[in-house]
Amino acid sequence: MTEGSERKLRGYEKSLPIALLRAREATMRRFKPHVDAHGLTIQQWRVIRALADSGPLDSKTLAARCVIMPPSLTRIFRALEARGLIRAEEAEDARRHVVALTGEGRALHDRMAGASEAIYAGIEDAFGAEKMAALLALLVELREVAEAMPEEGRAPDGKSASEAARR
Amino acid sequence: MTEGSERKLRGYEKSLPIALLRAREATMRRFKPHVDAHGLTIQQWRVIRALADSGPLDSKTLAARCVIMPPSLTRIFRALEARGLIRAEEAEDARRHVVALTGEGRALHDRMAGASEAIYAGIEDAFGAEKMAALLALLVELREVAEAMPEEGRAPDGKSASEAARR
DNA sequence: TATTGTTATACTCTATAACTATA
DNA sequence: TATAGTTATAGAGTATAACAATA
Repeated sequence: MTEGSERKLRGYEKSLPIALLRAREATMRRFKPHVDAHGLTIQQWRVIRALADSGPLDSKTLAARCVIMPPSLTRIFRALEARGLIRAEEAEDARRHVVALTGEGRALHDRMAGASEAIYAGIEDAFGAEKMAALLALLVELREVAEAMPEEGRAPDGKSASEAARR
Repeated sequence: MTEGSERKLRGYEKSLPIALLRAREATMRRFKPHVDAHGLTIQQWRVIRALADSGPLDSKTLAARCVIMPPSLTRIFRALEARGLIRAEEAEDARRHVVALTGEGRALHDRMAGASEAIYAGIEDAFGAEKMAALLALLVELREVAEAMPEEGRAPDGKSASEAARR
C-alpha cells in the first residue's frame, strides 16, 4: 500500500546497480576489518592485489583494473611508496609510470592473503561453490557487455548518446 | 609469467568483491550521465528511488537500503529538502526522521524513470533477460548469506571474530 | 597532435566519536 | 539504558580541467 503503485520503475530491490552495490557492501564488510588492521585502505589493498597478481603495472592499467581514478592513484602511489610497499620501475615509454611491489610489499600481501582466503572460503561455504562460480561468470560477462555498449540504450556509434547525456 | 605464481590468493580477476565492483562500475557508467543531467548525485537518486518505491521511510531504513552512512543521509536530506523534492513527515516515534517525496520529487522521479528504464532495457537486451534474472537472484542471495554470517569465517556467535579482527 | 600522468580544485561520501532527544 | 539521528571532524575518493612531459 505504497499509495502509488502506478510507476515503479523496476522495484528498488530489483535494480541491478543497487543489487550489485548491496551485495558488494555485504561481502566487503567481511574483509574490511582485516584490511583496516593492516593500515591499508580498500583501494590500496586493491592496488597491492593487482600488482601481486600481475606483476608491475602502469597507472592506466591499474586505474582500469582497480576502478580508481588517476588522481587518486597518484596519491595512493605516494602513500604506498612512502611505506616502502611499492616502487617505480623503468619503462620503455617514459610517459608511463610503472610500479611494482617491493619485497616488503610482497611480504605484506602474502601475510594478508591467508586470512583473506579464509574469509573468502567462509562466504563460499555458506553460499555454495557452484553458485559462487556462476555468479562470478555472470559478473564478468555483464561487465564485458556493459563496457561494449555504446552510451545510451542502442546506437552502435556511441556519438548521439553522449550528446544527449550532456543535456 | 608473473614470475611468482606460488601464492596468487585467488587471481585478482576472480575476487568476488572486485568482480562486483567492476560490474557495478560498468553498469553505473550507463546511468550516471542521466543522473548528472538532472543535478542529482548517485546517492541522492538512490534515496529518491527508494522513497518512490516504498513510500515514506525513516533514516535508518534508508541508510540500510541505500547503503549510505547516517551522516551522509543527513546532508542528503538537507539538499533534497532545499530543492523541494522531499519533506519531513510526522512519526509516532519522535526520534525517527521520516521523509517522503513531495509532489515535485515524485514528478522528478517519474520524469527520470523513462530514460532509466530505457538504459536498463538496453543492458538487459545485450546481456539476456534470463541471465539478468539469474544474476539478480544470486546477488540477493549472496547478500543475505553474507549478512547472516558472523564476522570472520565461522563461529556462529560472532564475538571471537570481531575481537580477532581488531587485532 | 595524441597520450600518460600529475596538479589543482571543489565537492561528496566514508567513518568514528560525541552529543542530543526521545523512548 | 538503549535507540535514532545529528553534529563534528578527519580523511579518502570522485570528477574535471589544466598542465607537463613524452611520443
